[in-house]
Amino acid sequence: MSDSTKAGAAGPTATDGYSGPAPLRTAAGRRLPATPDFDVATGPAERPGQPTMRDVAEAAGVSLKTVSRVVNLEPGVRPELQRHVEEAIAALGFRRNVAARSLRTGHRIGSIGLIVADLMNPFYSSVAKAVEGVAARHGDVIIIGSSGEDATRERELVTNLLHRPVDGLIVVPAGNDHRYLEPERRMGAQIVFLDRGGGRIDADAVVLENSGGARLGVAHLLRRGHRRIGFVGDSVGVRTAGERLDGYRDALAAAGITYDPELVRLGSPAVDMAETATRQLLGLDNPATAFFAANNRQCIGVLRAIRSAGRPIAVVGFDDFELADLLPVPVSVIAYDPAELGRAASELLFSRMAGDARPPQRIVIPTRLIQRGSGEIPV
Amino acid sequence: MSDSTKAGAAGPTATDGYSGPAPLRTAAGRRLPATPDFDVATGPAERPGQPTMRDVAEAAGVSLKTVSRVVNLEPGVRPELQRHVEEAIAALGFRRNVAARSLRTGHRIGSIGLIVADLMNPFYSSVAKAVEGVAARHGDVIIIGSSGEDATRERELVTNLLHRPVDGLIVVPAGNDHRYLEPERRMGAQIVFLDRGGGRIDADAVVLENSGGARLGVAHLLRRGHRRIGFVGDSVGVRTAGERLDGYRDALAAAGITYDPELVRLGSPAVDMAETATRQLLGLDNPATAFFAANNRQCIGVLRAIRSAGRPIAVVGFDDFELADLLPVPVSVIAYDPAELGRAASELLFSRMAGDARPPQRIVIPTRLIQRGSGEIPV
DNA sequence: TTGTACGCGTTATCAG
DNA sequence: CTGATAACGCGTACAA
Repeated sequence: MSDSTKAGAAGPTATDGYSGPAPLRTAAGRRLPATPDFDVATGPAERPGQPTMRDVAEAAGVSLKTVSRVVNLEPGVRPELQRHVEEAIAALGFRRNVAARSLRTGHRIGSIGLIVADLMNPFYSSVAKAVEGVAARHGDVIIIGSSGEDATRERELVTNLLHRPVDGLIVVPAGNDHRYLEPERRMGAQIVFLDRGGGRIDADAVVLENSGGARLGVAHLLRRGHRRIGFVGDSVGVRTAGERLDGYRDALAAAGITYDPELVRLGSPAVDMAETATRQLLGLDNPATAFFAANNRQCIGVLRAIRSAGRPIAVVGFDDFELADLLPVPVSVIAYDPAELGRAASELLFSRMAGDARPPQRIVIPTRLIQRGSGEIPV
Repeated sequence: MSDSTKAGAAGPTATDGYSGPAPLRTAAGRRLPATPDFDVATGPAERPGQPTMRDVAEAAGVSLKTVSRVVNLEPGVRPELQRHVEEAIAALGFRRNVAARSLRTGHRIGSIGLIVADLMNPFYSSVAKAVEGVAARHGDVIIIGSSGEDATRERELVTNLLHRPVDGLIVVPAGNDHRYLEPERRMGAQIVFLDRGGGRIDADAVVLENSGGARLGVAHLLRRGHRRIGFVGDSVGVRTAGERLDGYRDALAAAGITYDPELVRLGSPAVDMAETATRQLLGLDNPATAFFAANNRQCIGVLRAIRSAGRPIAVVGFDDFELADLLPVPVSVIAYDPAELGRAASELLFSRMAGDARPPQRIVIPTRLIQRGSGEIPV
């Protein structure tokens, strides 16, 4: 195996800024000798190159423009020439280079970007699938990136994608300040936020009915007599967690119960962290008798923790999940259609890209309570 | 809302062939009147346009090439000019257009394609996350498409992506004949198959130890005394299902048990279909006492079906899943690391793109049995 | 009906 | 050190 195999594996991740030189081929100093970077045996994937329209023109014995006409189904080509061109196209396996095309026309390049927090979270994969479906109906493809809830990475990805370019962007915001997008938007970038609104920016957003949903779930537990309800939530700073916590507080207030911060554990984005947080709440002097989990990750964590509690614990989770009804105690949840989030966002985006210039929209996807058993356990 | 909003929503999905004119803007006949397609109020996202290097040059009072030098960190620019250029870049919010760049250099464009069967299946989202991780380490992004196990759609996507262009492609093949890729590969396209090898083509592939894994799982059931083991599998034609069925037959043969086709239900790609199939096997005169589910979809279906069986049924599934250990009877599975599949495939792809010209590789990811209880239920 | 010349935003060559 | 100028693959005026 040639050592050239590892070329390019080194450089740091693409930076922000205006993007330095791509660290694509070899280490920096290597360009000095005029000899090629790769030995002959394993050349740098030396593309015999896609055939170009010029190649086709040559093969068909016509001018470049004639090929262009055939490719673009423009009228006014003698049938005979048309045949020649089509044969040459087939023989050479020619296909138009989309990037070059859109460079010239200024038209859309046919791809939209989607930035989520974590591709593996079923919530985001549902969203991604829906977005991809809408894009496919428009003949577009999607470029996906994961921010991992890191604001810096989000910004890196956003600028990276915008300048490939993509025609539009759907972003699950990780940061809380998106003023950096203002110039991009002025320059025509189309951006729709998903799941959470953008921070300090007036832009399109498709979100869930977070506080209302949480209020519903917590009220359900309250009706069963629970007075010590634990709240296990995402990272502090993830706004959906904050809104769901608001719903929790609202429900408590409506029931005349004093909010006890001791029962609230934000900062548990991962399953194992939520599990730990839950154990702590179960170990309090005056322990929780019920839990509200702020999303599907935390819900799994809560379920893992209460398994060994030795007593039945009521649970309501935000986000439905596939096996919720097959668990020993079927899990009650605040449900909604994640695909609807993705569809709404991408349809709004395509509308924008087609020229829709209405003021920024805020679309709210409704949530509802599904009772399955776990939330019905009384104190 | 302007009617122009729906423009472009009509045309058929991108075709195969050499791609006709993009059905991007309006319905076919509409170009006749020389008037613009959009009313003024909601023009077609008229990009004030990203600033170009030319704009920067003008603003900084230097030549285009000097800007290029600064952007690409080439040496030999007077510090003062460098400052001017950098200020202009910042002021205008300039970023290099990646597509135009790669057009000129012929270098990589920095994106790889990933085609899976269904983004929402946790198996594929794990793979996607791993691929994205490797790509990000190389500064690349991924373009994702779902074939829905449809060979035609797969081919559409493959050609669409290859000619955007992307630098390389990871494909979970839906079809069984990939000779159409030969010309693309001769022209330099780098393609790695994932989960299943390509059909009638000698190309890189990263796959699972399918038959071996299935044999392990079925042998485990046999050791518990089961003689009537149902097999619930994916669509006929999905090769992994076939290989896993081979493992099932091997295990039976090794135990001296005659293969009974009545117990085998392929053609159940979706959860509900697998559930139905399972019910049928439970309703036989001589019913199944245990099940082997060929992947995570079928496993969920089997679990739903046996819930109401009224008697304990042994189950082993191919693919681990998140809640397998929390179910009433924890589910035994044939497990492996889906991320490892994605990592191996993308690393091989990047190696190829860097010039690795070894003969086609076939990488096999090992599988192992995890005993949790469901497979341990005796007859 | 067909072809020429130019431009899209970038990089490379080669003078100055 | 700096800057014209050509070129990448394609589409569009504007001839011919």
